[in-house]
Amino acid sequence: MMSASRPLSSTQARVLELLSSAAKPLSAYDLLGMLREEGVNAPPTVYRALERLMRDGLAHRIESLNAFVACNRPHHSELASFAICDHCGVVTEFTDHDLQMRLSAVSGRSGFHATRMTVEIHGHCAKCADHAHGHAH
Amino acid sequence: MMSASRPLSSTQARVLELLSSAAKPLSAYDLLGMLREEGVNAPPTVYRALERLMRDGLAHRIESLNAFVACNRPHHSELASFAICDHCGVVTEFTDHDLQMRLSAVSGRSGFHATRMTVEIHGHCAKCADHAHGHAH
DNA sequence: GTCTTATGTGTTATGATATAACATATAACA
DNA sequence: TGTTATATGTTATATCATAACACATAAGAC
Repeated sequence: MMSASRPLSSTQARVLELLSSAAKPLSAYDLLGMLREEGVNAPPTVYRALERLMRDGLAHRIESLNAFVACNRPHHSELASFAICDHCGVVTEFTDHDLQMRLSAVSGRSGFHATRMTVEIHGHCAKCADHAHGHAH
Repeated sequence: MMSASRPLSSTQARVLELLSSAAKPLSAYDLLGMLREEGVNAPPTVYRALERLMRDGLAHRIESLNAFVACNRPHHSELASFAICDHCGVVTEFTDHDLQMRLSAVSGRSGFHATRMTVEIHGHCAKCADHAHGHAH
């Protein structure tokens, strides 16, 4: 059922490490900046590593930020959804089965066949909501 | 309740027309290309018009495509969700109240306060699903 | 009327994100 | 050993988006 796949290359593993240890999503160019000391000099290398990680369900792209995060439930294939704090930048991944069902059902009504879903919620996390009443920072 | 706002400028109206009559989402540069004949020469003008239209709920940005569509329910403020056919490119906007409730509830559990939600479903529309069994085109 | 404010546009330049195309290298395996 | 799949290097370029500043105009305050 689960297709075998090669182990990660060192670049791929490095990118995953960087994403995992970051407090916030990183852009491909953030990653490139961090990898230059290690001999990676060009965007394609980074994008290819990200592609691999995403294919394996080890990382996600946040579409509304053009940035990437490590998956917090590696190898689970549920719909990943994201709560993005526009104040502190922290992104929280969550999964909700009912939500996924409802999304499939609603879109499928018209005969649409879903292959990929993006759910991104912007706002303020609990911590930031306290001191962010209306003003944007 | 509904804040008054100026009428659209001619550029803004033109951008909205172009989006409305397009079969698919248009990028800012697609729009710019169409507007060059009409004297619009630079990206900022287009982005500004789009910004205004989005602020007024007359257009939406599709994050996963970096492109824009006219809103099909202007001035309604519900969560807009999108089904995007990766075969023919057609984007269908839909609204589902329960979905919105569930999203708010799930993200709000942890004290998160949502201000904006992005829901984009990629796949194949009914028409394309017929002749797209596995192959991507 | 004219001052002020908010809004929109023009213009130039640049920043930020992403991929095309082709060459080279290496591991797995028939 | 040849073949295939995968990863990387390298150069160049495509695509998407905004900064900064100047100028124009409409609406309301006075």
